[in-house]
Amino acid sequence: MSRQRGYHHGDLRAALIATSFELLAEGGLRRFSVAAVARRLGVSSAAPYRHFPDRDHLLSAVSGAAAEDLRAAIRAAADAAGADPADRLAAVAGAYFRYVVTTGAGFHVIFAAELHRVADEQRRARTRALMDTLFELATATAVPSYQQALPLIEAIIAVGHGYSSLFTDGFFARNTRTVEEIATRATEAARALIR
Amino acid sequence: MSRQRGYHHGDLRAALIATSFELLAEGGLRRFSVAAVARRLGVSSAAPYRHFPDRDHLLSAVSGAAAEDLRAAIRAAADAAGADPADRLAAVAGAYFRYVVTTGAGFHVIFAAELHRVADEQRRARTRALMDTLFELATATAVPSYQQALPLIEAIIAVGHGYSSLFTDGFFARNTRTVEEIATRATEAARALIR
DNA sequence: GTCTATACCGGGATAGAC
DNA sequence: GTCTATCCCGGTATAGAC
Repeated sequence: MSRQRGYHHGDLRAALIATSFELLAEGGLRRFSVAAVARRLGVSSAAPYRHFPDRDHLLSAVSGAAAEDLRAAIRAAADAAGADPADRLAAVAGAYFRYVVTTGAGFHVIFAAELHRVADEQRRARTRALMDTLFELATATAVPSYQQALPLIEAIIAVGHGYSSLFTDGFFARNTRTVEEIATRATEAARALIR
Repeated sequence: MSRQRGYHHGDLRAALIATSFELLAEGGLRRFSVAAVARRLGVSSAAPYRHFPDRDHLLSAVSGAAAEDLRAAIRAAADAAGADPADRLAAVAGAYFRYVVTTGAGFHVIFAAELHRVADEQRRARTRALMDTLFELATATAVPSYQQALPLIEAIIAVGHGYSSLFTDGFFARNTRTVEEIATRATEAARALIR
C-alpha cells in the first residue's frame, strides 16, 4: 500500500508475470510483449531482462503459473461436480473454458511451440502435474488403460478449447452468450462424449 | 508455363491471395504479412498495395475465398456422409477440421476481428452463404427452429475447431496422429453431440 | 536493479521514377 | 503496374551510467 509512487520496487519478477496475465486476458498472445508488460508496469523496457533472459523465458514462467492455476481450477470443478467419475471428467471442459476465457492462457500458451526449447524445469513439472490430473480424472471413468484415456482427454479439451476459441474470436458476439452459459454447454457436450 | 522468369505478371491479385493461403497453412495468422507474401512472390513490398489498399483488405479477400472453399468442402462431406441428416451434420466437424488443418484458414480467419470494419461485400456474401449452409444442415435434423439450430452449429464447429487448434498447436505431436484419424474422431464426437 | 540510450529488425504504408 | 527508396512504428535485446 505504500508504493503509490516509485512502484517499481519490491518484486518486479512477480509483477512481470502478473501483468503478462493481464495482457493475455485482454488481447491474447498477439498483444503479449516484453515491451508492453514493462510499459504497463511503468518500468523501462530493459528492466524485465534483469529477471528473464528473453521473451520466451518470461512466457515460460507465465505458462508454468497457468498450468498450475488451471490444474487447481480443474480439481475444484471436479470436486464440485460430485462423485460420479463421468460428471467429474465432464466438468473439466467447463473449467477449462472458464479459465481460458478469463485468463487467455490455455493450452496454446501452456504448450506454445516457442517454449519447447526453453529449459524451465518448474514449467515442465507443472505441465506434467496438469496432465497427471487429467489422466487421473479420465482413468477414474470406465476407461481401463492410459492408451484409452488419452483420446478421451483430447476430446474433452478439444471441446473446451473450441468453445473458448470461438468465444474469444467473437463468434458469439451477436448472441449475448454469457461465460457461464457457454461453460455449461461445454460441460454438457463433454458429458455427451463420455457416453 | 511460359513464366519461369519475370513471374510477376499476369494476375498478381490472384497470386497474392494464393500465396496468402500458403503462409496461413505454414504458420497461421501469426506469420501472415503483406511483406512476407510479396517476398515469396518475388515482387516488391509495394506491389500488393496496387491491388489492396491495406493488409486487412487482402486478408478480407482471403477470408472470402476461405469461406467459399470451406462451404464447398462441407457440402461435399455432407453428401459423402449419406442421407441421414445427423450423419450429414456430424460430417461438418470432420470437414471443418480437415480444411483448417490443411489451409490454416478457419473461423479465426474467416471471422477475424480486424475484418469487422472492412467493407467487402463479396466476403460478407460468402460468409453468409457459409452460415446458410450450416443452418440448412442443422435444421435438416430434428431441430425445428433457427433458435435451436444455432447452439447445435456452435457445438459442431467448437469440436472441429478445438481439434484443429490442438493439432496445429502441436498438442498431438508425441502421438503420431494423422489428419484423417483425428478428422474421424471429430466426426464421431459431433455425432455423439447430436444424440 | 533500474535507468537512458541505442542498435537492429521486420512489417505497414507512401512517394515518385519508369 | 511494378520498381526503388524511404519513413514510421513497435518489439527484442544490449551497453553503460547511476
